[in-house]
Amino acid sequence: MNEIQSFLKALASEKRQEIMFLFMERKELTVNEVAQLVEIGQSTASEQLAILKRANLLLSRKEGKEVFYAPNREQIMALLQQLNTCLLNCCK
Amino acid sequence: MNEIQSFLKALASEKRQEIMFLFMERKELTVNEVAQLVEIGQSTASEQLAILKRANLLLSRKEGKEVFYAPNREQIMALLQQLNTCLLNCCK
DNA sequence: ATATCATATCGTTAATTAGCGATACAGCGA
DNA sequence: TCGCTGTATCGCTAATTAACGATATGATAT
Repeated sequence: MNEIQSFLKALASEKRQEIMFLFMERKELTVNEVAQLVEIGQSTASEQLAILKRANLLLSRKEGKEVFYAPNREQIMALLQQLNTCLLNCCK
Repeated sequence: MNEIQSFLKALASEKRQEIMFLFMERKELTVNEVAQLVEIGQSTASEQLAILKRANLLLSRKEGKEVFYAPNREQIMALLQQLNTCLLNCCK
């Protein structure tokens, strides 16, 4: 699966969109924090965050026993750029 | 479901992406043409085109017994703009 | 070493979706 | 009118996905 496609698939889920929007308020979040904030189980949060990470929308760093997730700003901008190019191409 | 979300969901499918890319070559396509070009059944093509249309990615016009689909350029640009705004917001 | 806490992984279930063939509907020409 | 053609809709099946609880892993503190 190509970059753009996993980007789009990752963003196609309402829960994952909610998760992304959490980062408008907070720079970094742990798995448990995400789970509480969007009201899903811990394992589900872990899985959804993994999907967003695989799609290059999030980065993670481990600190002690916690894992902090944060938006991957550069990749997101790059992917948006790619998407723009793709779509504008098939529209002109 | 909001605009952005149906836009993203519509684009999350590989087949529907393929369909969108057909319009890089041809301005307009009928249901049967799409079905043949991306190698799916007629009913499937009709359904997938309906999804893209509902998400405002395509427009359609009826001419005789045929329906011609074409990209909805303005809406696509507007949606891209919205997506940019959303994502860049949660990244800065 | 053991307990504890945060996260990841596994197995399962329920819900959603893609795709198909069959059928219904609509527009046209004979 | 009756077929014929293109499209849309329906009913179904197979595949994918989200979500959960239970369990495994990994890090820290006692």
